[in-house]
Amino acid sequence: MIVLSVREPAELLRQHGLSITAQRIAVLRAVANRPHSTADVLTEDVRAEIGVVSRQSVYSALGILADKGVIRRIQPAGSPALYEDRAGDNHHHLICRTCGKTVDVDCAVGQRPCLTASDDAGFQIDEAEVIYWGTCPKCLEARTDG
Amino acid sequence: MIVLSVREPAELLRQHGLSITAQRIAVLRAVANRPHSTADVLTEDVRAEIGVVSRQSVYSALGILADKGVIRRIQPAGSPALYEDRAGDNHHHLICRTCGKTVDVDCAVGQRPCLTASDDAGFQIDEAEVIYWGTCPKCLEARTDG
DNA sequence: GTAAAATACCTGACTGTGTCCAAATTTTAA
DNA sequence: TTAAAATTTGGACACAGTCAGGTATTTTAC
Repeated sequence: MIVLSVREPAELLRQHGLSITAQRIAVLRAVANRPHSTADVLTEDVRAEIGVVSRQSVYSALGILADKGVIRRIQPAGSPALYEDRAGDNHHHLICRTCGKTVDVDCAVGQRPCLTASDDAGFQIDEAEVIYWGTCPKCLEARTDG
Repeated sequence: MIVLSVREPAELLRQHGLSITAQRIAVLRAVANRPHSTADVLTEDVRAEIGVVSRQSVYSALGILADKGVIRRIQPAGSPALYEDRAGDNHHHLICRTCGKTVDVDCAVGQRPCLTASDDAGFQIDEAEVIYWGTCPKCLEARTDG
């Protein structure tokens, strides 16, 4: 099992005013090792690292980390929530309709982009969530083979 | 109860090769009368119109209508699926984080836009789903009042 | 218009994500 | 070290949506 050093997970937690617990550190590591994973998958990874953890602890850690902006949660249609450690840069996602493969895409417009709708209807917009749906190279190939 | 004539719902069904049933017609009318509604809300509306309908029939009708492109389904994070009759023009949405109010936004770029990611990673993109998150005028006002 | 075939509908049980609660444990501050 | 605060735990629960079958309706062919 590969464990990347996530710029000192404990340090990250402290910076955000969160208590440092083995569970949270393991969750941070799991998200960093396998971005775009579901809570269930991450729970397995966490268990592989620290042995035992409750489902609720993982949900709670993911929830509070997402709230604090340490990680990001995305909820694509027809899929449970996915978590990734790349947060705060408002990047977007490309999802394969066939296999669910998810990859990051930088925003086409610039650094903090996409926050302008053609007509904002008086809303104060704070985030533009963009998901590109399509078919990944592998599934395209499989289709032409069939 | 206001019932708009939805360009002859029966005609719409026929055009898409679907059997014409009272349930489907009522579902189409409900979606047209109250866009951005959940399946539950639409089920109530359908019952108000034709008396009795099963949950599954509404789900099934919504599913097949969305598949055929007659209506559109959106699944915002933290909300059950919403349905709208404006389909096929790839418009986007503006959602209030506080009250959930959802409004349509035309795409800033043009007619069939947004299908270009900065790096498509070899994917064949068929849809760009854009959700602008923010606070609606009413909730902004309520906040400054408090 | 009628009968056969195809399609859709209904009842009821079930699954998968995610949340709520009170008790026990761990972390933090003094 | 000790007490207060925060976190974790286990179990039950809620919600949206799906599956399977038998029955009723619609469509098609005559």
